Amino acid sequence: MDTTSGPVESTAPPAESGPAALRRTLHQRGLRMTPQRQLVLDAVRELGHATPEQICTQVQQAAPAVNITTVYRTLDLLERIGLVRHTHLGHGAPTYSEQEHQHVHLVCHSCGTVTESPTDLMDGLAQRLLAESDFVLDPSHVALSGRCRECRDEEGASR
Amino acid sequence: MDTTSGPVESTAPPAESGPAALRRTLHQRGLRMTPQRQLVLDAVRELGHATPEQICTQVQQAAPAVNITTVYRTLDLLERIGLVRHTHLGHGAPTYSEQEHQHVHLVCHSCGTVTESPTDLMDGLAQRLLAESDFVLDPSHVALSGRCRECRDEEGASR
DNA sequence: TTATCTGCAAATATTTTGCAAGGTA
DNA sequence: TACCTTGCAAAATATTTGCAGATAA
Repeated sequence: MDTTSGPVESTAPPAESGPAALRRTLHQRGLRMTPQRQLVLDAVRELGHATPEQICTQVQQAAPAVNITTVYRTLDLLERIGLVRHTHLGHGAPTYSEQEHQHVHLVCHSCGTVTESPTDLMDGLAQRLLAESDFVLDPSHVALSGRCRECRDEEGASR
Repeated sequence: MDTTSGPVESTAPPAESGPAALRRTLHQRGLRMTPQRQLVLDAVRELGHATPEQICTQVQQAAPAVNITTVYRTLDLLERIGLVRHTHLGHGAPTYSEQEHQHVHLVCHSCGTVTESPTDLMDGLAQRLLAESDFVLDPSHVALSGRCRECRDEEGASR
């Protein structure tokens, strides 16, 4: 990790989005604006939730020469400066999305479908955790796992 | 996956544990008892939560020739027959534990510490998910992510 | 005896690192 | 110009697969 080390503080991103905003956010920290960084950020926004691999594919449609290494490094950097975040949906690679894209993920471990729910679903739990365990919950970082209705119905029928 | 495919039903394991119980459970499904399978199951029980790598290391203390491949295949099989389960604690490899070992995992994404809490912590959430989304929550399959008190205090002090 | 299992090697997949060339400010 | 970034190749990690020989039943 060479380009990403050093005192890069993680503060709140600017309210606007777009090329100028990204440039400013980068410059504030002594980082440079590059086409690759804009493309990766655009891809994250367009794809919603995507693995580094998927993001790379998307970016390469506009700029085929961009290397997956750059995608990894850029996602890392964008996360550190607070523009994107990653979520573990269970198996497989983490997925990246916009920082603002906050909600609870429900993953069916039968069919793999990912559903999104508002984060206030976790409010009660978050309060309990804070009170009982002094633990500040990040409700959107990991997915909740279980079984969706479709899979439950199927299983119920076949048993 | 050759030894593990086929119609292996996932029913409840027997109440007792031990070599005889494992043998019986395997034979019920036309599978064979082997020293490796017992060793892997023992390691899972001894280690509590462990990655395939850690389990392999543990097994190899008793039987150095056991290959990591066998550990992966065996964990897969033991999971399919309901004796072990795996949990995603966030980054890194999944960890395996006994099926009975059910609780909610709280992972601090600053320091990585894993805390365990009783699953009834999630009861309210589980009910809401069932009512609102027809989603049957598996409270122990994925960890909850957040920040533990120690890390919050440190961060608060440095800011 | 026979089908299941295992160990080994190799293939995949994912992510990281070193480094020289290229690009931004 | 200075040094941040990128692309490429290679390394490091994690997991899976093919297959021949070993083994349980």
